[in-house]
Amino acid sequence: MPLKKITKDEILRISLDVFRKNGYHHTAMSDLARACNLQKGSFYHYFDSKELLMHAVLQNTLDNLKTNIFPIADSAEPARDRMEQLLKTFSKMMLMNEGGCILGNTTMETAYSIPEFKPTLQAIFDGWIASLKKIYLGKFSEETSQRMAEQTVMEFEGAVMLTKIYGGDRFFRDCYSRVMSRF
Amino acid sequence: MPLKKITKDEILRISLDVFRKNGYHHTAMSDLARACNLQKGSFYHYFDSKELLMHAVLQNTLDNLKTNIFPIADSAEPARDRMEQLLKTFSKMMLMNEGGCILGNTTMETAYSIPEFKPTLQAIFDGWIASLKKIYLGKFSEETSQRMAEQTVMEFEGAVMLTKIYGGDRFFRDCYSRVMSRF
DNA sequence: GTCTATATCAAGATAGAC
DNA sequence: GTCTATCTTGATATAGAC
Repeated sequence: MPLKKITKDEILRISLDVFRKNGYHHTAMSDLARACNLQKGSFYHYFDSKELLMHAVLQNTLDNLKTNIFPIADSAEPARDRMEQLLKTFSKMMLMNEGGCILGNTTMETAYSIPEFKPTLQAIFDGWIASLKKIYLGKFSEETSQRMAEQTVMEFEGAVMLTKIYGGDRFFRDCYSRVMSRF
Repeated sequence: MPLKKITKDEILRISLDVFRKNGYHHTAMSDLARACNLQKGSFYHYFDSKELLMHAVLQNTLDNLKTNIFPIADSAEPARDRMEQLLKTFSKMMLMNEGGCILGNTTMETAYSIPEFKPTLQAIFDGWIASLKKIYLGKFSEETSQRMAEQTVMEFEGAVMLTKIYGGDRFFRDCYSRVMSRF
């Protein structure tokens, strides 16, 4: 009876965890293979290079957000409820994980020196900001909503950073409270 | 006539630039040596390892902040003037540079996976937050000042991140305006 | 599809001449 | 203090057996 074959999707999910904790350059293909219970040589059967794998991880993250998180902004519920749901699901999926945030970490580590990941990273920021803006637009002007959406993104990614240094979850709670106090 | 000998301080200044642009792991000792117009072997005359060099870079950054930036919060000027001066000098020295912010970049890249730099990184965050808090305390309560100081740090580091993706300087200007509007 | 073995190269670091 | 040369390790990636 053969062991269950690993799938590309499982590899993407596991690799996301490893990249988020260790960063892109500090993660070796052997680290990723070990996390998947594969030999290094076997791992290349699924992804031809580390760069292509990371690109797939980021693209997969964007797809998941487009499917499961961003549409929350378009639901028929009141703005306050949509914002609460968006912040909570986004935080759980993207921000409040061991090692921080794949989006923030990868942006800080590679955006300047390695341009390859930038389009996908930007697409994630675009979608996040656009979703927040849609909800703010229920109560605020076009201009104000855009600024508030950007401010919310900046604050939450800053919270990821401070949490890496100080631990706990109070930075996230404070960001959440400040946003919700607007509704 | 021999060429001017390079000093440890010059190496620290140049290495800061290289680390900020390329990150810690993606920077090779040969990159640092080349930036200093030295051969790789010569470079080890000054610093015995990459980790010790990075530690010295961060410690040097902390020393510069303690000497030149943080004391702005203690001056006799009105709170609004102190805040303006602190934000402007801090932004110029730390945030608005090619490659972003050595503090934010290094925190995101290494805080989880490499604990060695954390104490110095935390000391920088501590000093930055404490300085902002001192100024807020002129107008706000203890509790509120602490939260506002943390929020300001989060927003500005978030601005560094968004600037890496979108370019320009409007994220910094928006953060600046939001803080100054409190005075 | 997974394994072992290996090729290739780059990076951290050292040795010793000048 | 700077250089060239070299050691050693670890990382990306490939080859070929099973």
